[in-house]
Amino acid sequence: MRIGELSECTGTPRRLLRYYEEQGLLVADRSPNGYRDYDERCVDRVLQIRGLLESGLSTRIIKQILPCLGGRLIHVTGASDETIATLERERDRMRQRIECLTRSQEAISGYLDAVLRHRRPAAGRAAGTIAEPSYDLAATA
Amino acid sequence: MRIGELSECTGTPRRLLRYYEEQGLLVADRSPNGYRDYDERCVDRVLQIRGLLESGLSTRIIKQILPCLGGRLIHVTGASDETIATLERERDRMRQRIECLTRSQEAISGYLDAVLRHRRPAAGRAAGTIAEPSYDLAATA
DNA sequence: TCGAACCCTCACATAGGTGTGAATGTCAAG
DNA sequence: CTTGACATTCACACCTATGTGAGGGTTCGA
Repeated sequence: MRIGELSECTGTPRRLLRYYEEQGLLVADRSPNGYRDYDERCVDRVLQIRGLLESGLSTRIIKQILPCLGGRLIHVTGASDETIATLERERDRMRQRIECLTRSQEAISGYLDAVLRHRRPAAGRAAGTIAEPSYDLAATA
Repeated sequence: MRIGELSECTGTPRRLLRYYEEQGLLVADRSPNGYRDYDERCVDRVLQIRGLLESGLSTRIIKQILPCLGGRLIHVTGASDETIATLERERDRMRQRIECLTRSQEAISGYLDAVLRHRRPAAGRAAGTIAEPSYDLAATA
């Protein structure tokens, strides 16, 4: 699989695939002519990378996370204390992100529900501004 | 509450508080001397903002999301079709992020568990590299 | 054999969030 | 009155992820 195909089937610009490689997130062998040759599993890996980047992780962190979880085998031995600490820290940060996103997502959903209920007043309700329950993002962090 | 206090109790550089204000994410009245005067609820709001930024949302999007969910009251009427579409789109993206983070977080947790189990071989297991179950990040997107 | 479509590397440009500092104003305490 | 802590605005600089294009090779079908 060459870069064009991978690009197309992951919706990722070639430029970025090369960039991810440069950052050590993605590995490709090379055909005799120098073209990158990607393995099937790269598709998922690229999607994973993009998802994590979207979610606010840096390439540096992603690089540290991916190799530990990359293949079918886990290299239990190859994990220094420091790596483990990083993973734990990052796992916790991910939890926080998940919480924050979940709360916000629920708040948005609640708001959208309210708006739609108001527009098609199937289950009637007063118009204009409604109070209570408060779709408040406040207590989130 | 002035900027210094808010900065300290949210762990956010003053610079950023001003930046958030400039981006329309945060509002402060001004004391007669021109100093910003923050309301208690700003603390939560700032934490919310930071959480969302951490999670990959841009200030532009956050600005669009916050006002709809900001106060105790919902302005059901003040939502254009376009705003609603944006909110729906953003809610979906948040869901995706949550899924991606959740999977990765679980994978990391699984990996860490395996490592710790290996280090303190309480429930014995062979050393070195273990196979199966695969703590594989692949199928994530 | 030519052109189109693909690949390569290199390199400069952009945008958003953040760091940092200059030049200045305000206020409380010595 | 001065000093020090805190505030203000303005502006340049940085990093990272990404866009974009130049200059040039490879492959393949017309």
